[in-house]
Amino acid sequence: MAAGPEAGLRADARRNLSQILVAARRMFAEAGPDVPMEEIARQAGVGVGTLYRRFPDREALVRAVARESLANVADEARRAVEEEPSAWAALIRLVRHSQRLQVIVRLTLMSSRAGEILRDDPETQRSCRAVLSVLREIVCAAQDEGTLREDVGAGDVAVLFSFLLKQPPAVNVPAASVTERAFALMLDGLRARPGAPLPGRPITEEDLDFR
Amino acid sequence: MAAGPEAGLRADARRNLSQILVAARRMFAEAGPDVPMEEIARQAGVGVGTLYRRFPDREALVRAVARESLANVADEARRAVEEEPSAWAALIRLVRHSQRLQVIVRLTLMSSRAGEILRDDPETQRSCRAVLSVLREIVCAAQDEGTLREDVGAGDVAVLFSFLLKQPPAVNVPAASVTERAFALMLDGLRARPGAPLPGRPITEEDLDFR
Amino acid sequence: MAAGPEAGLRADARRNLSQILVAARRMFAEAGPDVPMEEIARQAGVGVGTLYRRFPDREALVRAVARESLANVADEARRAVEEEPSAWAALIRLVRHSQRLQVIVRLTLMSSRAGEILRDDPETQRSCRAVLSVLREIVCAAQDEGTLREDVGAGDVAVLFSFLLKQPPAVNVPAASVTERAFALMLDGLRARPGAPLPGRPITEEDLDFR
Amino acid sequence: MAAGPEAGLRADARRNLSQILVAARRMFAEAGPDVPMEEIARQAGVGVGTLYRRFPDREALVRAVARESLANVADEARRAVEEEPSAWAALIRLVRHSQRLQVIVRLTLMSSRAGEILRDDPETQRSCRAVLSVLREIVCAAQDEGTLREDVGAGDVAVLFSFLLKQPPAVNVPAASVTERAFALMLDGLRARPGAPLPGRPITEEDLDFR
DNA sequence: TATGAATGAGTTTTCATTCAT
DNA sequence: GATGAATGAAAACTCATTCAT
Repeated sequence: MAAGPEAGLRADARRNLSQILVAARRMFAEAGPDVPMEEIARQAGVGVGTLYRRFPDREALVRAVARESLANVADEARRAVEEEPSAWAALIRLVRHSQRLQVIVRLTLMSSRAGEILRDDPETQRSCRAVLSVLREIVCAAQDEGTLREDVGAGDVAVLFSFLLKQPPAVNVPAASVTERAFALMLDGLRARPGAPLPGRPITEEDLDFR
Repeated sequence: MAAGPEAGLRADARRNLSQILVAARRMFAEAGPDVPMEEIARQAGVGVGTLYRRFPDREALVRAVARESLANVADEARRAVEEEPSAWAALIRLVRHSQRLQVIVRLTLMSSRAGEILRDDPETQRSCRAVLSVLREIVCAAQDEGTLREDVGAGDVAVLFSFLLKQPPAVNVPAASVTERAFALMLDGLRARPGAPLPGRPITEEDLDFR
Repeated sequence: MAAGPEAGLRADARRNLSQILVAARRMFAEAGPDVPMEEIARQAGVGVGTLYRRFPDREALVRAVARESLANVADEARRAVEEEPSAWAALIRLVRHSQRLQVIVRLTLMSSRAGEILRDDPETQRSCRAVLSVLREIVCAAQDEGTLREDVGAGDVAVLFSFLLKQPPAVNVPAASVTERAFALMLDGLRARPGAPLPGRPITEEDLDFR
Repeated sequence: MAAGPEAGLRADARRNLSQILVAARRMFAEAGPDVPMEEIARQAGVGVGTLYRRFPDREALVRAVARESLANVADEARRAVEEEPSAWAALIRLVRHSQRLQVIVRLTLMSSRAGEILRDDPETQRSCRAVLSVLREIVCAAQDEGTLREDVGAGDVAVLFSFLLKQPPAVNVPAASVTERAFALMLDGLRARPGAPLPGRPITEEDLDFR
């Protein structure tokens, strides 16, 4: 009975379910994890009742969005490893394409309650670990190929880019450009080059409780 | 003789006022700009009425906290320039000591409404420009002394560190250490060293609408 | 087919809506336009939430009550014209039966804010003009038939009776009798009879901004 | 010890007291009996504390304003009787000059609570009876001189003009003109002239509980 | 005595969640 | 199953009244 939650639903019910998730993802990203449930329902084109039939409360919806996004990210990470010519390239692609990851990062950032919800969800943790595990592969491979500095762990990389994925400040320059330059600066900081080592010890993927 | 808002208040009133600001600063940082006003009042040890007597609504309180914090940061920045032996050291000190800046960064980050409130406040803008102006001095001086890469502007630096000041992810390692390492990585990214230039053009302090 | 606001509501919802309006009309008349919304909801036998679902704020409720009352008065006025044998009789009937008009007169009288709300509502203005238009017909007809003095306009009549509709003083005599006698005195004042003309010029229905 | 309440006060205290009464009278007339106490205090140029020292609560202030106004009206009424050449002229003068009376009429009209306060105040009742007593004199004299119709009592006259003193509707014509014409119409209704008698029996001054 | 600061109860309004249709 | 109506608890804000200075 491992069948996904949408198994055995009528066609319209299944459609509703996915519309709700899409709407929730978008609204969470745009307006934070406190958007009125009615707003999400409206955007999804369903009544609140339907939303609540699928997700008993807001937490369940937050969890579902996070799970779905993380699964998506894990896939993307694996594909990046397979398809990119170098680990460094895979790392760049992973960060650059992780819009789903952004949703989660911002979700947990905009409300500490959302953070707790996800931290307490076993499945989210599992998916998270899966993503981090791929990240570690990439990190190790990049260090082996000599592009990534030796004194960082997967945890360091995750933390650094989690900052990048947060909401950028509002400026008069296209947001894309701002993020792109900050990204490049961070990459330069990660590059293997002579210089002073970082303070403390590398942060591994196991040091990350979550995220 | 701008005579701050607390001028001419009775001793106890002045104390309450400052307690309110302290409590608000803390609660905003901990729980975001939507913490119940009653909660802030309770933490400050006063009744809601007292809170509202001083700050007619939440926006006024948000503004007051931001103004106070920015003024503090501007002072700190100037002191850093004067007292540190190099521009690079001043930059490091500025970022490392800017806990007041964190409050604002997080405030504006956790609710887009808070961002708007501050963006629309002339005094906040002024203070903000003051801080950025000092930052530009530091940036130019650091480039002159050869420590900071040439292809960045004060805006780039501000953006990069504004990311750093956002809430760090919850991990099993002391938060200080996590932030410290991310900070070091960013600094390495900013250091003047041979390598590929950044995409686009430098972001100046004038490109920053605010923050 | 303007399809009133209650169209397409579930049976129970429609009932609630009308109970709310009834309760609001009564409470506004009894206690003025500032009665607690909860009180109105309680009288209507619904929760506050239901009240707010139908009327987003107090103003909306005030408007709704006024609109409904004015529409009712306009109907009554037209019926009076059709059914009464003389214009004079129609005038008497209109004033005597206009309990709905009382609601509005008192509403606007008891709080200047309520007055502004209604003055700013296009639909209220429209209905108001409709009523005044019928009144003008009656006034002209009554002057033609020689019962109403020639030196008054529809505005004068409206003003005079708007005073009458205001809250009468509390006395030891049945309120009906008090009002009845005051009404008779006003009618005698309006009757066509030899005597000195009124000061100034007739007030027309167009002179009345509203009410 | 019948000495008025302001006896034995320091000069400044006495001045404060009268300023408070002036401000209260004006604010009650302008904004109704629910104006914030602080607003009244501000207008009077004193702190709330001072206001509360003189008047333990809002009711006391309402009573004081009413008493003072009624006393003033009683004086004015007596003067009108003495100085005017005819009872009819005295009646006109009384109504036309009774701005103090307006305050009370509107006060009691804008909030049923204010009405109760005054109805329950013995001194207000006494002053009220005094005014009505003079009014009865005027009415009787006017009937004797043949200017006022015979089928009305002092109560009828008081009721009729109490309507007039209420807030007039907002119109595009100068308020003075509106009121003036309505007043003239009422006077014409009261004039001794052949015609049908009023329904019921005359309302005497004793029928008026108050006002 | 005067002042205005502090308090907290009362109101308005919003929204998560439940439930009748 | 879907819908949206109803509910009530929670949060913002106001103001009468009390009290410390």
